[in-house]
Amino acid sequence: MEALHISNSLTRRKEKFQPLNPPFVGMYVCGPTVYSNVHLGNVRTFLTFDIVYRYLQLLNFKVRYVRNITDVGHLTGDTDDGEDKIGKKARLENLEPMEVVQQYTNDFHDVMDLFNILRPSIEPTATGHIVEQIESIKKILANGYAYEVNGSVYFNVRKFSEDHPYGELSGRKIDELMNNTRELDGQSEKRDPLDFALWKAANSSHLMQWPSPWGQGFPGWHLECSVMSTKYLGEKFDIHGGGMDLKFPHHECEIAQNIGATRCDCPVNYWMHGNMLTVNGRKMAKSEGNGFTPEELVTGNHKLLDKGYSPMTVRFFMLMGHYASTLDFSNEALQAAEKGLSKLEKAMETLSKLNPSAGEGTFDVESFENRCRAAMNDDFNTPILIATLFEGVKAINGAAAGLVALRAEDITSLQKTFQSFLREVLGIQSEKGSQEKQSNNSESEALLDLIVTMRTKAKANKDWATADKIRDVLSAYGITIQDSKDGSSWTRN
RNA sequence: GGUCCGAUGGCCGAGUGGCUAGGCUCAGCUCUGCAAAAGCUGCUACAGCGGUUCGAAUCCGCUUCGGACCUCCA
Repeated sequence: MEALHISNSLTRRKEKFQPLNPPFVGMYVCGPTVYSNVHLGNVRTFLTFDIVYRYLQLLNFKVRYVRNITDVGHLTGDTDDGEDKIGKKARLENLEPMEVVQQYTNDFHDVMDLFNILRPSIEPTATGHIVEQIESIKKILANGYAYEVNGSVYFNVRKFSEDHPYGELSGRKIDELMNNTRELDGQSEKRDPLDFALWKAANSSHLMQWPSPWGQGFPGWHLECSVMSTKYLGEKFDIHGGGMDLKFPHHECEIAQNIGATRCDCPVNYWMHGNMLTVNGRKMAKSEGNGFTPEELVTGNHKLLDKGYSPMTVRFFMLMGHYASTLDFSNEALQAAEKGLSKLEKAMETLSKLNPSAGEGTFDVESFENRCRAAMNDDFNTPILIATLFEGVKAINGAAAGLVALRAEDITSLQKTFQSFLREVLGIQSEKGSQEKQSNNSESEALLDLIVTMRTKAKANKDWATADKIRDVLSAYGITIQDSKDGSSWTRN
């Protein structure tokens, strides 16, 4: 595709991307609730929007990327007597709620760094925007779409739906929702089961609470995203993202609140939803007990893991599937990703050492670059991009084997394309570099060079026993010796 | 129960009316002292049954199976 197209959850169509205010793009993504460690499923969603962010930047858009931290403890259930998650954790671990928040925010950041997921432009917190949330509730009340009961304020969904469509994003019909709403205890304050809280009154034992015109309490879960996206991106902005599981009710409520507060007809132009990471066909979730932490993944210390996988292997694995499809986790798939990635990295190295050939080139690098771009333009299709990059790998290896001719400018151009698409867009870093920094120094390098030279001598003397012994011993230390016509070389695994 | 989505070769995964990705695995070959790497070749799939069409994995219908959401969830 010649221009970027995005699958819009709101219209259920693939649409040409047209920012409201080019070259500026506003993107809001629902971030984590920081009351526990993030698992791999969470990582997938943030990775999806990392790719969006990176690619928009490659297209020279000036992106303001806002991703929130939910640090208000929302209730564990939809009942008035439910305990809030952060408060619960704080009580159990005998910590201040904000200590819990800090701890898991730090963890979240560490995990994002581990997977090379870029920081957003603004990372606002719910607790930092209590004032704005209260102001927003006032507006919604003034517009007649909310009501107060005993110090709590609820959004009036039925009233709202009389004036505006409700349920467009998630494809719900308000009457169907009515029929399927389960009877829950403690909802007596709501006039209608579909209504949701904008502000909840808190009793004195509730740890996180703030004063408001309606008394002591805390904001409803959906409100912070409406308020913070409006504050930093405006009443109308380009892209809103999040996990598929947030579509309903969270995003539906967000839309209603935005419209309810600002009377803007359509707050977001493009809604994007990342699909779930599954394990044995089931959604990875804490409640299923099938989630891994990044640490378990890297060390392989989990009953579902055969071995550990590097962060870049995991990143690459996730990008081998399209963000809008479910992706099933398996050891086999991870291993395939590991090998594929290593092939790609090796080709990058080969490329840097390639001797240019004179005369005509036999690989169309311009078309290659265009196909990489076209893949991403088609709704960020990373699997197609990866498949295309492997065509480049084939050309590079072919050139090394003397079957493909690459001129000096072809090599430069290929390097540029790999740099742009593999490193900058897919965000795949070379893991070798970081390892070498830790375990390598000029001394060991000199020693290894010496050993390889000695082995070459042994080979020249047809002393295979010595040559093989050297290779075996080095192999045990994770160093691979490769022989070719031009001589021997060593690499760390 | 309601709403929606999916079912692709040994595995993972794109594609979505004709040209039938890619990675991994497996087998054979080339290269090599042997390996490794790389290259070449082979393995031709679209859940089932009907229908539309000159032509369908791709559109329509039904069936079977799986999943997500409907409650906090990325």
